[in-house]
Amino acid sequence: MDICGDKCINEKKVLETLKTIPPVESINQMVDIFKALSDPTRLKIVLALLKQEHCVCDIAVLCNLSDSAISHQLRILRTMKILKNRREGKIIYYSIDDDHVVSLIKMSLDHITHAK
Amino acid sequence: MDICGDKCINEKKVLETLKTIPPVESINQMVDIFKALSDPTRLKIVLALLKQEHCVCDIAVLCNLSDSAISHQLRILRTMKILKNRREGKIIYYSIDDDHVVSLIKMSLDHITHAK
DNA sequence: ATCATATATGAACAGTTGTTCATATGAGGA
DNA sequence: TCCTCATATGAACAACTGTTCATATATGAT
Repeated sequence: MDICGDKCINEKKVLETLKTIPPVESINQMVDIFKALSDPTRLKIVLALLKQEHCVCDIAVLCNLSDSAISHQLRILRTMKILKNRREGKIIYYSIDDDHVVSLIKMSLDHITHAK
Repeated sequence: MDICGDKCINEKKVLETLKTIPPVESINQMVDIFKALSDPTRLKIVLALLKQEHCVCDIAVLCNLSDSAISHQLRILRTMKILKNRREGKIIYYSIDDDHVVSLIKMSLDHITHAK
């Protein structure tokens, strides 16, 4: 039957589903992407850079946060290769370096605006 | 010029970008979705339910975690309306209730498998 | 060189998160 | 009714996260 068996597991169903679940490494990679976007500051940074590149201090103004706080978050996003940067004198410009993340963000924006 | 001005901000660029950034509430909604998917246990649960509905104890087996831990995570996903449940006697079956989240997950899976 | 400015970094701290453990609820069977 | 099983819940705790503050680095200007 479909009811959890002996030890409260339906072995057949569990094994069936188990086959379809991606390997741990894949799950962790997905988690890392979602985690990067699951902080309002980081998401706002990426949303801002969707429009155009910006220097650190401009991003700080856009996010209403200290340069330092922004710098920490930029490092996270850069380490994940979601952002890249270029130097122009003293100033460092950040921009988006990952199209996949852009599509994820656009899709999630679509979803919340065209509520189901 | 394009270099950060007086107080290290390029006002024109900042205002330009500011116009394109979604309102705080939208950003928070997006963050909530991404946050829901940014834990390996929760993501694995949703990935499993992509295949078929499962009872709590089966999900616990699939995730190698205690019934209690799973129950806590299921509550989070149910509260967010990502999952729904139905009772059949003593057993409660969980399944997916949010197509948007499904598309986000599928898209992120695509991205990590077809690496850029 | 010296100084000011833009960005980066490390330590510290508060707030949050996920799991465990103990216990509660709620349904079916004896 | 009493017991068992499936699930839910609250408290506690360790681990993690994001910001601040102080300080460091690096570039350009004087």
